[in-house]
Amino acid sequence: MPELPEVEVTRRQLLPLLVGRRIASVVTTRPSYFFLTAPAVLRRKLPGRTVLALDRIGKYLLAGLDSGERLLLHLGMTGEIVRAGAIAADEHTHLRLRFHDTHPGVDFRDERKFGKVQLLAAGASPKRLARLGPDALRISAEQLRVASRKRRIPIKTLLLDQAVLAGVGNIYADEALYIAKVRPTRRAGGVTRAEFQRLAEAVQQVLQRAIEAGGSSISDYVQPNGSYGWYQEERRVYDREGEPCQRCGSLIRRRLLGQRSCHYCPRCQP
DNA sequence: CAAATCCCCTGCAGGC
DNA sequence: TGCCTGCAGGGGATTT
Repeated sequence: MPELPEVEVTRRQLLPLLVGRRIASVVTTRPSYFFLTAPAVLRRKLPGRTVLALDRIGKYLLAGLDSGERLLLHLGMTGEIVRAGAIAADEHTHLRLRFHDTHPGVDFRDERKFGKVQLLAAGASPKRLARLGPDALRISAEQLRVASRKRRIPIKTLLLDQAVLAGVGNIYADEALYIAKVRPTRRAGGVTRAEFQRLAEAVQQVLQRAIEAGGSSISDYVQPNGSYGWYQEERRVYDREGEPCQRCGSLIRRRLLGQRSCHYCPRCQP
């Protein structure tokens, strides 16, 4: 399940595959929830365009084109963007880009179609981008504290709010709260300054480390070159219900928070 | 305004 | 073995 680290690893590996390439042809599946821009429009407008840049904002990728337009990509739950051939294309391969010369193409697969593709007009900033908070890699304790004031929601729910900080999802929220020794169910407005300090550091630390590890391949994430990430080997609590806490030996617990599973150590996360 | 709920989708695990 | 139910989750829309 792609969160900031998986999106960033994807971005870095896609850079040499995309930037500087001129699109020769586009193949799509039929219209669906996945396409915010109709696939017929993508097939018509993308050929001939050259990709000039590939940036990341939270969990979104943005490919800047020579027309000034930007192609927005979101991996959703099961999305994977790979070098053509790294993963066999099938009925879930919704967008395929082919380039001029002999450069390898790029395929965007997504089984559950929670991913997104949208072609943005030059200068356009859709609501979904405009509402995003600061990138999670640069979130400060003070920003978290201000966003939490008077909020009664659990601190974990706040961490998942992309308008507060962009990039954290279910796995890294649990991991960051564990590292910071803060129980996920704590009321956001009741978290102390010292805890916000630890939390901001933990968020950055866990995301940075996961990027270095190539992301987490917990359900089905793959890197653009077809490799798997290995951060799942380092996770402390996520999907480890019943296993001993590495700090105190208590058994990791799992419960539901909102509609999401939540994992924590009942002893060292007060 | 904040918070809770629902829904999009598909594969797979678990129960009987 | 096979069918059915439920769950997983990012995030926007809708409801309370």
